[in-house]
Amino acid sequence: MLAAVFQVRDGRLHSLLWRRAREPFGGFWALPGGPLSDVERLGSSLGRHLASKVDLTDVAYLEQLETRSDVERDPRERTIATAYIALVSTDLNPSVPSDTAWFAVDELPPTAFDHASIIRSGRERLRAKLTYTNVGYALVPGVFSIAELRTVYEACLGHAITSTNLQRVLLRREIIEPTNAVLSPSSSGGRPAALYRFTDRTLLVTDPFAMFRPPNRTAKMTKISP
Amino acid sequence: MLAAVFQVRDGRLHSLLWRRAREPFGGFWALPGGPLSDVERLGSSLGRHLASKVDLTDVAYLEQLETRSDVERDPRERTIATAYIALVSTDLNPSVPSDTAWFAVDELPPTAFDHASIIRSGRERLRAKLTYTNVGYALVPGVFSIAELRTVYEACLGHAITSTNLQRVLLRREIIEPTNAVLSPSSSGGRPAALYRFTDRTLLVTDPFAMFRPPNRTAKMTKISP
DNA sequence: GAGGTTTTCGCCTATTAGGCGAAAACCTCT
DNA sequence: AGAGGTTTTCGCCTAATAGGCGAAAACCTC
Repeated sequence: MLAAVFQVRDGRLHSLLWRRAREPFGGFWALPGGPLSDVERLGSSLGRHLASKVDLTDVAYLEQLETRSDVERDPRERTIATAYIALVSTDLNPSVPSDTAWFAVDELPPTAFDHASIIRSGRERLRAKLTYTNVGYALVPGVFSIAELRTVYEACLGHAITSTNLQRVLLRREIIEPTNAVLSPSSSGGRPAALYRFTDRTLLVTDPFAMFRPPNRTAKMTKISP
Repeated sequence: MLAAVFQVRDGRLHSLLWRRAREPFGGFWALPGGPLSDVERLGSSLGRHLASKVDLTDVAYLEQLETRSDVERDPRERTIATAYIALVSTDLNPSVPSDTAWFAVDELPPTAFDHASIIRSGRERLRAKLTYTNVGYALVPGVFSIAELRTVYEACLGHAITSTNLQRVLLRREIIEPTNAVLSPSSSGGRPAALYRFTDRTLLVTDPFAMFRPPNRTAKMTKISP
């Protein structure tokens, strides 16, 4: 039971890690998580371990990533770990235990087991889902400017995008919608930014390709079954 | 350790099931699989169980799907099952044990545990991957006509598609390429079909959306890290 | 009010998907 | 051999979506 907890901080994608006290990998940094008890279901076990590192109400999205047999541990003992992805909005700053800290995903410290690899895998999943779903809602506050949204998308995707195009595409897909509020123009000078919100804060996917769609249908979002 | 083994037979998507002898769910149909032994890795355990139902050399593609805590079993005992997807080409007819049979995925018999739900989930995954990867290679023989490919895609996607469009899109993406052979025109009368092959028989993904791509890049297939 | 900054909008182009009908290349039957 | 039927393939057009770029809008400070 492991979770890669992602949050965009200062324009870069970060992941939450805690420093292991005990062997194996004492002193290395590991993903939040822990063993599954004998009578527990997957979800409740993850929640229990996650809650010991970060406030669960700060986690806006949770998704199962993959299950691995841990290879670097004691070879006599087989260990299975199921990894999840958890997303935290930029406007939160959860208080975390003293042995726990945020690290930028492209400057990870030495990690225990294959946890660095799990983070890479989770990041790829996040990157893909940002482009064909509305998961973005879990990474930004309820209302936000296009500029804010852009830095979040850029941090996750790892390359520059234009706010013009981001706004157009997301509006056309009806993933975001304008509010009539604007950002109080107190800050840095410049035209006050309009504020937007996500149309729906549950996971929706756009049909990934128009290709092979049944005839007479135009691309729309569809609800995903959990 | 479970596997949803998919094959297109007679133009319909089928899944391999075996009839459970013992309780719980005695007499119900279940996915191939079995318990993980104490010292085993995930992959080898799956291979071992799968081999007892179908020749492993017939499985052209294998991918992890999801892990669930089995809810319908004895509640005192926690059971974790990791499900995989396995794909078999249409030109094969593996011999299977007498307690094992193929069922069309939309006419499943009463299944043990949540196995019907796993098949649905696997089918969704297959459907999605057909549209943005080249997994199709695992479902058809080495060379094939566009008409053959079309029936396979239609069976998996669950709706009609035109061979014209299928051919164009797959050629443009360089997922398939023409061979200079044509189908021996022995069969039903009509122009002999040209034979095609998949350009690459390892998993490649097309960038799911042009959207948010870094500038100056045109959509290309990229290798997926396993 | 001038000059600077940031956001927003409009117009154009590029790329990819989809429809449809004509032509090509085979068959069988007379 | 030719007529008629069948299936595949190709060309041409339209539709939908993504991307670039510059002008205009709406604020700031000086």
